[in-house]
Amino acid sequence: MIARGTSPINICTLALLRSLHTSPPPPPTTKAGFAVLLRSASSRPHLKQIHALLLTTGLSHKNSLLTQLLLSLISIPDMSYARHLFDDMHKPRVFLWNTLIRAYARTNLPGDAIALYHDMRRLGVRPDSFTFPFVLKACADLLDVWLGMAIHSLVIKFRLVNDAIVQTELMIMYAKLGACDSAENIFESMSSGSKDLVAWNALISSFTQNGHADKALRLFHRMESAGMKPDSITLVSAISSCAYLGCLERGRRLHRRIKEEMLESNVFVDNALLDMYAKCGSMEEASKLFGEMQQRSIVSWSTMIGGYAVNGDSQRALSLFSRMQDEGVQPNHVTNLAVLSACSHAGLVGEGKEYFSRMLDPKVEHYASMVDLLGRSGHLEETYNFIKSMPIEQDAGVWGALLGACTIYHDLELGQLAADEVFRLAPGIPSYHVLLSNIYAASGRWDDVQKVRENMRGNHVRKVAAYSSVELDGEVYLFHEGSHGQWKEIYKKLDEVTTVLRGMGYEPVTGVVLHDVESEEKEAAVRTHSEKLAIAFSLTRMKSAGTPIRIMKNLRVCNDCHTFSKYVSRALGRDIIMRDKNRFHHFKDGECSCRDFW
DNA sequence: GTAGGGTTAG
Repeated sequence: MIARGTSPINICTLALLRSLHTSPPPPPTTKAGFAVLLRSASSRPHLKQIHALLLTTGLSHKNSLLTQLLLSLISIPDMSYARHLFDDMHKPRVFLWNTLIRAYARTNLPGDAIALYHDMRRLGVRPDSFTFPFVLKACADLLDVWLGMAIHSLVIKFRLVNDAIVQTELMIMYAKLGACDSAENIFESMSSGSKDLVAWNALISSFTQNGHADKALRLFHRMESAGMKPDSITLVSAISSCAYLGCLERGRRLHRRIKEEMLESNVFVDNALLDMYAKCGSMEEASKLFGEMQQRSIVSWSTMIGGYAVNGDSQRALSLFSRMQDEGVQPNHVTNLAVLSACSHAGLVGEGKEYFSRMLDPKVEHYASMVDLLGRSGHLEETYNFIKSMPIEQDAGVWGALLGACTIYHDLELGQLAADEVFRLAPGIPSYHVLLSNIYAASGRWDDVQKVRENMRGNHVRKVAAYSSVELDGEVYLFHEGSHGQWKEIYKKLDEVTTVLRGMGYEPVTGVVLHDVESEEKEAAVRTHSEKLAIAFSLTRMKSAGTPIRIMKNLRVCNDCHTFSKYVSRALGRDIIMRDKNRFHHFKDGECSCRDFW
């Protein structure tokens, strides 16, 4: 009698044990008999017994049976036993070497994959076209650019450099190692016969995933001009690029084309579209699509919840989360981050604590999110104690969240402490240096501000240049801080608008700009911040008041630009939707959706 | 008997 709840594997094992020990027929003695047995085996003990049996029958010299056993072990996967078996085999052929290298590369043991490749070479086994895709994947996972280049030279040496799959894998490796130019060069060197859809997709997605969304979209366009029809994977990359750039118009056009031209679509494409709408500040369109979707995954739910959170609609975020649970969908760690983010952006401390306490296995990023939530609410002492009581090791993100809170609440002492920890763990992140500098500046400690700057110079940490962008008629316009002689029209508009706003009570913030983590503390710089230029530009070009002005900013919006935008929305009756590094600001009738809490 | 491309956060 088999107990209720026994898994199929156990049933299998029990059946085998019964056949081995309690009842005839006897164990197989032929190759065919073992093959049958192997096909039904699916657990380590089971396979181990078969191995032992094989050794007693004298059939173990049959490499084909051992190969099948090895393949079964890899599929479990039980790499250490597989390796043990492999080491006992007599002169394994290249197929088996490849299979084992692949298994290591796939089970997140890239170092072992490379080591095995070297073993194979030492024994004089010649690699074939199947070997290198696995080895190259391992190089990419090791993030070892020198090793990658060395393997590339071997690809050339073994005359496999014209193999389309090897070339594709080389592109992916170089892109992952941060050498998108090399990836592009490989693509350009491929023969037109080799440039199939997968090769195009590999380069497009490499650009997308490595922050070159504009190049990805250009390549996508080139691909279509070359007569290739995009499939769902191409579309995911193209839509994600629109999301990254905040190109709502282009994203919408792709969505329309998918419907009208019946392009290949699936839940991945829909999720990418949801994300695109969320990242372009249009939760109305995201919500419409979400309602129409035939199939939803946890990514769909997480994207929507996170989208509402960053767009400042915490109520919808949390009610969607509760609906998700009602439908029996289990949250993952990204969903949980989205939920905490919703609480954080709305200052819902009690709710955040409640959700956090119910999370299974919170990770360091969930702790960082809690630090952000507690810290923003001003309970700095409690926040510090929370960090100290963490059962897992803190990372720079955790201390960085505390540093951010100290900047808001002018806590110099705790801020310095947090900064020390941040710089110990991650010395090279510019925004944290700027935060510390801002704390000092707020206290008038200009000597310390100077020291932070020197420290940055000494460590070759450079501030990220601020910019804003606007999409108009499918074109993206970039604006950088400061003076641009060629933008006369924009400056004229800016002066005109500022005069109107001043008449309504707007006063530029000329002192220390507390939330401004990236700009110089100078009035002139504040006056020509990139977001103001982008707004002025939009006002000159977009005459219809019915369409909101959409601005994307790579860093956080400063206090003065935030106030400025609120005034514009009221004085000129223009809605402004601004995405900054952390969240969205929807300005309407003189108010912001973030309720000045960001 | 083995091979290449995709979504949420960070």
